[in-house]
Amino acid sequence: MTPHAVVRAALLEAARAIGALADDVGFTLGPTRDPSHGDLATNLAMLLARQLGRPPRAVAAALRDALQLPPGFARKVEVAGPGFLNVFLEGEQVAAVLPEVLARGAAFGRSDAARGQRVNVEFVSANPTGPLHVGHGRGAALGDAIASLLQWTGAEAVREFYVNDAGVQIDRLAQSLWARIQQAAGRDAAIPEGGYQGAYLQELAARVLQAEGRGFADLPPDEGVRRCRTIGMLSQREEQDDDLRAFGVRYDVVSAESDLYAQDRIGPMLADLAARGHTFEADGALWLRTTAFGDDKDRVLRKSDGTFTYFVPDIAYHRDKHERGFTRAIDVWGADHHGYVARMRAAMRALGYGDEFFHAEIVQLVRVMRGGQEVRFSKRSGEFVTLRDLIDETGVDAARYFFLMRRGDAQFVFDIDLATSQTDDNPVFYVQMAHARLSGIFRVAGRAAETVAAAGADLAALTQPEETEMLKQIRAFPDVVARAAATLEPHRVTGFLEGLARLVHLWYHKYRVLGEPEEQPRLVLARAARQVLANGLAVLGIRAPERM
RNA sequence: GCGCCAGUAGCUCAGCUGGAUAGAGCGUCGGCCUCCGGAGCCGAAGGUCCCGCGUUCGAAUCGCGGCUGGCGCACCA
Repeated sequence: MTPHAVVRAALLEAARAIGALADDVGFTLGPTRDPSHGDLATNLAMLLARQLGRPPRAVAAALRDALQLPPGFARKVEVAGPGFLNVFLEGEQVAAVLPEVLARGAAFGRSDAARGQRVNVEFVSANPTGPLHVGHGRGAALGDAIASLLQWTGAEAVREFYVNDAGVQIDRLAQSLWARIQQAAGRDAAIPEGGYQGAYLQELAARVLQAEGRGFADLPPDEGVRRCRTIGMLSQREEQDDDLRAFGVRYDVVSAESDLYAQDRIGPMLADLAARGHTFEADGALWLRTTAFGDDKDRVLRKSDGTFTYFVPDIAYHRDKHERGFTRAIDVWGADHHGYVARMRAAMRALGYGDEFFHAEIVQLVRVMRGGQEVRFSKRSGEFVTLRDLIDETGVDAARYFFLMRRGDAQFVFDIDLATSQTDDNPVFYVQMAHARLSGIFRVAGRAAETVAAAGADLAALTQPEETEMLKQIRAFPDVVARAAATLEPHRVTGFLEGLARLVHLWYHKYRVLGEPEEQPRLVLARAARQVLANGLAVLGIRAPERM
C-alpha cells in the first residue's frame, strides 16, 4: 500500500468521524510543489466546509484531530493556507517508492487505468502521392506515443494506417508521372492542373524508363497512365513505409480505401444509414442529415453525377473499425482537416455510436527554423520539408522528442539548431544525458545497475532536499503516465522527464555517490531514477543511452 | 459572417476535471569553476496570466461578451 493510499483511506475515515461524507466530493490528495507544504496535501476540508457549514480551517483542524495514521508514518500533519491539510511523511515512507521501482523495473509506471479498452489509433494516413513531410512526422510521433501511452495504461491499442488509394489524387499522380516519363523521353508534356510538381516524380520517371525500357514511353496514353497509377502508388507507399520505419513507427494494420469497395463495405453502410432514417434525396443527390447530429449543414453522400463523395468511404471505414470491435477510434489529423471533424462525429452518431467512440486529435502545422531562418523548401519534394530530410539532419530521437514536447494542438516551431545541439539547452540531450550520467556512476563503480539492491540499504539516509524531491518526482511517474494517456497528451511525459533530469543533474553536481557514507542508498536512488528516465523515454519511443 | 483551436516572463512554451507566493528552458545581469563524463555550476532581475463581467470561500483554470492570431467553412480530397 502506498503512502498515498494509506492517507486517503485515513482521510475518508476521519471525515466520517466528524460527520461528513467525503466519498463523493472528489477531493485531491497529491504531491506538493513546495517542500514547506509537506509531502502530501489535500483540499478535502475546503470541499467539506460547505457541507458542514463551518469555516474551511475549522474543518481542517477537526479532520487533523480525527485523522488516525499508523505509528511512525508521519512526522506531522498541519493545517495551512485557506484550509489545506499538509502531511509530512517520515523519511522511510518517502523512500518507500525505491524498492517498488527496483522490483517493477521496466514496468514501473504501467497501470490498468484503461484496461478493457480496445483502441484503434490511426495516424499519418498520407495519400500515396509523394514523400512524407514534417507535418506527417509530427502526426507519426504523436499517434505512436498515444498508442504507447494507452498500452501503458492497460488498453489494447492498434496502430493503423489508411491508404486513400481510390480517389482522384491517385489519378493526378498517375497523370503527373506519365507526363514526367514523356518529358524524360524528350517530348513535350505538361503536369496536369492540380498535379504533383515535385522533383521526386522526375527521379521516379527515370527509374521507370530504366526498368521498363525506353519503349514504355511509347505505350498508348491510356495504358501508360493506367500502369503509372500502380507504379506510382506502390513506389510512394514503399517510400513512406521506409520513412516511417526509419522514424521508429511500426504499424499493426494498413487499410486501403479500395478494399472498402472490393469487400462491399459501402452499400451496407448506406443501407444502415437509410434504415435509421438519416438520409434523404434532394437535387438529384443523396444526403446525410448531419445537422441532426451537431453539424453546420447537411452533407452530400452521392453526387448528382452518381459518384460518391470522399465522405462515404470514410464513414464506411470508421464503421468497419467499430465492427472490428474497437471501443474507441482515435484519428490523428492535420489541422487542415479540422473542418471535417464535426461531420464525421455526426456520421458516427447517425450510426448510433456513443460519443466516446470517435475522437479526432488535431495536429497543428509545423514550421522549421534553422539559423534563425524559416526553412521552406526541400529539394526533393519541391514544396515542403520532408520527414526524411529532418531525420537525416537531427536524428530520430531528437525529432520524436521535439514533436512530442508540445501539445499537438499548439502551433509549433521546430528549431533544428536546438535539436542538434549537444548542450543542456537541448531538452533531448539534457534528458538523455541525465540517463547517461547515472549509467556512468555504475560504470565507474564497476557493477551493473541491476545488481544494486534496496534490501540492506539505509534509505532513510536520503535526506538531502534534492533527494527528497527526486523521490517525489519518481513517485509521481505512474500518475503522469495515466494522466497523459487519459488526455492523449504525451507532452506531459516530456515535461516530467525534464523535471526529473533537472533534479538528477542538480543532485549529481552537488553530491558524490561512490566512496561516501551514503553510497548504498544513493546507488539505489540512482538506479531508480535511471530506470524511470528509461521508462519515460520508452513510452515516447526514444532511446535511453548508456553514454552520449 | 459562422465554426474549431490558441492568446501566460524579452523569446519558445508548461500549468487549465478551480486551490497556497503562476513555473521551466533560452536570453539578460552578477558570481564561481580541473571532481562518478561535457561549453559546466550558483544566484538575481523579469508577469495587467489579451480585456471586461459573472459563478465561487478561492479563477490563469469554469460561464458569458469582446479583441487579436491560426485553421476550416464544396455535389474537392
